[in-house]
Amino acid sequence: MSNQPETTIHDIARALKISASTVSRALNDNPIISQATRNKIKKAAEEMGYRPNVVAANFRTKRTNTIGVIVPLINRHFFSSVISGIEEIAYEAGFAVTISQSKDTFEKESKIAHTLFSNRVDGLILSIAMGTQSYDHLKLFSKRQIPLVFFDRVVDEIDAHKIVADDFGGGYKATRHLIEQGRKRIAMIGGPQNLKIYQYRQAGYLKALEEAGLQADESLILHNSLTREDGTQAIRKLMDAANIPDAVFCANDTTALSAIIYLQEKGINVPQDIAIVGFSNEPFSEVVTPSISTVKQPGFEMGKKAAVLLIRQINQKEAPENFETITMPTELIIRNSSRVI
Amino acid sequence: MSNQPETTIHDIARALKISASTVSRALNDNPIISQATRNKIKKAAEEMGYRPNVVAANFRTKRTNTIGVIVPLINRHFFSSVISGIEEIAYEAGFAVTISQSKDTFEKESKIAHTLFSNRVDGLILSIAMGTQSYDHLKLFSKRQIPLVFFDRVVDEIDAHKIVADDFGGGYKATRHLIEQGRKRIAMIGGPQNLKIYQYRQAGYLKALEEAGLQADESLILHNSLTREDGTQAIRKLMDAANIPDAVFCANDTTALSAIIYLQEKGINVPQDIAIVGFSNEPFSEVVTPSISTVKQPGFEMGKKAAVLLIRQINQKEAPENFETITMPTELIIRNSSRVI
DNA sequence: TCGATGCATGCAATCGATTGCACGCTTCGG
DNA sequence: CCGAAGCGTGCAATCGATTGCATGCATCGA
Repeated sequence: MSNQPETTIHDIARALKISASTVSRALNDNPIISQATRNKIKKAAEEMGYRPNVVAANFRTKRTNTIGVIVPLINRHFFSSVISGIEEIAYEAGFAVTISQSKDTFEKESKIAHTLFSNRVDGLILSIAMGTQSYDHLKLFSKRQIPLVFFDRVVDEIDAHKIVADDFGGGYKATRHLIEQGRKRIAMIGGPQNLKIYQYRQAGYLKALEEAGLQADESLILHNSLTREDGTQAIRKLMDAANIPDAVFCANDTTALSAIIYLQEKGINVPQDIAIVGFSNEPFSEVVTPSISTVKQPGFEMGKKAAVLLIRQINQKEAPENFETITMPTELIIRNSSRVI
Repeated sequence: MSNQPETTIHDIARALKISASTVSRALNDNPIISQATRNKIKKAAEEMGYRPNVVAANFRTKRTNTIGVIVPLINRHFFSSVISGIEEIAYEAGFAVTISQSKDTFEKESKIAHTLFSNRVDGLILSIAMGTQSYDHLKLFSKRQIPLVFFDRVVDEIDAHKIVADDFGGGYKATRHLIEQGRKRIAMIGGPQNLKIYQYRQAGYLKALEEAGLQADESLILHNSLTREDGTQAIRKLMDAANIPDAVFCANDTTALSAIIYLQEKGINVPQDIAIVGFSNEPFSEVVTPSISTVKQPGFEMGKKAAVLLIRQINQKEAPENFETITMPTELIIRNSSRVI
């Protein structure tokens, strides 16, 4: 159990009485080294328990084969799905993935970005924090030509590939579904408007109303941070007003849940009296009573897509001519919170 | 946007007409350098946009300030909570965290372990895959004195700190609670018995029965992989038997949910007719109807604890005399699926 | 006034792998 | 028989930061 010294290519070279360069080339399967020599070297490496010092190689080659990922919270179903997708692609392509959470604060996000930069990650995938308004920490990357891919919460000010879910379409489909159920006064519990995903969800909602010839009513549109408590407050406010809604489209499932629980406590029937649709297809949405109609975002696929784009960019070195914004389809899942049987 | 060359300590040294060693020391706040010089250097570094090349430093110092984490699946609430805890502590201590998922296969786990090793992570935290039976890939680490901490699914054969939840106590408390509710025929839907966590949950169940003078009934104890379908099959089997139970303790919340849904479909009242207790406190367990009584495992705290122990070991270099197995308390959360009001 | 002391800084080696270029040997055509 | 060509290998520099040891300078007491 003693601390054995590392075996290096020099040790192998010495043992075989050849040069370290030959060993290095052989281990990298460089065809310039004869097959016989290559085999001999690999055998010796194996026997001597050689493990390449990747750090040394990274240092020399200026590549780390590592992708950095920053998400607001690891511990949230959508984000952990995205991470899972990233990890899957990255692993196949021989990249390690370093994951950090910004806890939705600008300070931490910025610090993490600097750390990842200093660690020379080959690329960065991120969804920005709610509080992030300045982007110097990201410009670092573009300045040094380090590929960057945004997902979900993207930033207009920076040129990069962006993977988003079709939030507009999701909001539209959800609202339209409510309209088709005969609802006329459809409220919306929306998210912070500095994040585009929430703008789009709301825009979809408004579009569906307009198409149906329904007047949008400012008093029915609320904004908050979409926590459990925010949702409860919002639904209370809606119900305390003069003219109560007959449906609520919530920008996430958490607030949809708050609404359902609050309404049930008040003895108001969901969906009979008020229909509810959420957003994100959180695992719980399927199993609560009533099950929550919601809009599914393909998190896993978004992660895969982001990783594919990033790795392609890393490998082709040149910055692409133009950056794409890829919109992944969202799917309305109709469940009992909005379906009157 | 041109690819600016990196600023190195040598550039700073040249600009200030001092040596690179002084720059290095100043930037590391080495008190041997006078305060005046330190300030001057830091100012210059700032102005020149200096970003340390951490890879070079890692190479030289043989430390990467990186912790590797291997979990079966990122995308599961318990594991993502643990990761979140690890990340929190690691971040504070200046460590990056590299996360990979084994997808519960030995092959991937082994490959990841080798990759992390070659990347010279300073330590490893892992929960082994269901399929892992051989441990050579982990012995690599112990041989090179690289600290290792297991959590949840631990390995007896390897000496290391281990963080586990009190599965025995959880099983015991859950069962005892059911007994206190007056239940006499308490079934158990258990998990794969090659994993110790499931052995312990069952042992706790048996212990509680025994203490209460209740005879354990083999026909009431089932084992499977605890998926949604497994749970449905299990509860069906229990209900189709001659002598049906009046309570079921499930080794996870997923099967508890299956049971509740199945029973509701059959018009059987939960908890009146049959009381249900699950395990893990999945987010959905609180919000389904009836809400599921369950045993909470402190995932986040387990992650924090694992990270603390690992980092301590990394910093003190010497392998500890003896390794601890830390059992984190589990907490019974009584909800409506088992509480007859 | 001189040597001792101590503080601040510089020199140079080092970590392990990679890689451009040079070199030596063999083979082959003219 | 000689030179060119080609193949396989080795030499040595390099990446950027760190660090043990040496050195220079100033201060101070005797």
